[in-house]
Amino acid sequence: MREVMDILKALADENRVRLLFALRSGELCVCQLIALMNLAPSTVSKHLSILRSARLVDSRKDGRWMYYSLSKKFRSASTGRVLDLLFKEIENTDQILDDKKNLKNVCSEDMEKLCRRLFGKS
Amino acid sequence: MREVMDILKALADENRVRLLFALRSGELCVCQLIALMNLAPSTVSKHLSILRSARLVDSRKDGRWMYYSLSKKFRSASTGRVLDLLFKEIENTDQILDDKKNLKNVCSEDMEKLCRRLFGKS
DNA sequence: GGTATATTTCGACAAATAACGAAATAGAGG
DNA sequence: CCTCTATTTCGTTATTTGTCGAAATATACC
Repeated sequence: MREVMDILKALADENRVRLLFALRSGELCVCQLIALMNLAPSTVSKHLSILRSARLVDSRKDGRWMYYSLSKKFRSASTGRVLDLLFKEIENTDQILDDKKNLKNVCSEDMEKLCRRLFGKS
Repeated sequence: MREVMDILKALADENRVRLLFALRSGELCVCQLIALMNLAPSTVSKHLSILRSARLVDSRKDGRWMYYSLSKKFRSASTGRVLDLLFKEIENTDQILDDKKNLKNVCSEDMEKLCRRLFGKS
């Protein structure tokens, strides 16, 4: 029950649902997710931590880059199906459509340049 | 998205998940749910209100008795399927097994007597 | 009408959670 | 080693949410 509740609680925040949906299209770097969400880096990091604890996402590090993706192996068989149903429900909502557009731009930008824009000192 | 988030938030509390699972076996009166949950009547009422707002439960009044049941018509097609998957995941967990036992006792008790026991002045 | 009763709403409080900036950590490059 | 940089953790604050008891509401009965 604890594990199921961890998942349900992880899904109870709109920003985290948006993160999951963004990862549906494939692995993304934290900086890309930060750019998409327009939240403080620490906030995005915290949200991703909750998703990781609930085993909804996996992460890998490549140098200074931290990549996140939807889990390949969910904690329970039903989780993938619940996520599919959820994504189906929200894929044509305004917020998600907006995210899709922004994500396309974010992904077309060079990551070094993106980070300079996000974290640069100027 | 608002509606989907209402549902996800409604599911993010363990007591509310337990209430939904209890209603799976059929319509129940608030007093029976109060007896099951061992929470203040006002708390159970508040939880049920959230579930009703999310269109996860329906209610009907019969005199002084207020009955709740799982919705016949969810807001979206996926909701029923998500609930089924959820129930499947938790049906053999300790808390739910305990609830099932307690619910059997609660339902076998005369409701007038139950209320006297719960709300009686003595 | 008055009294009793099942339930909901209200108000208050405690606990949990989302958000931020600062500090810490980890990795890269010279 | 030092400096730079991507990310996470920490500490703080604001907001939201769960819980309770009291008050209000709705229904039944005399």
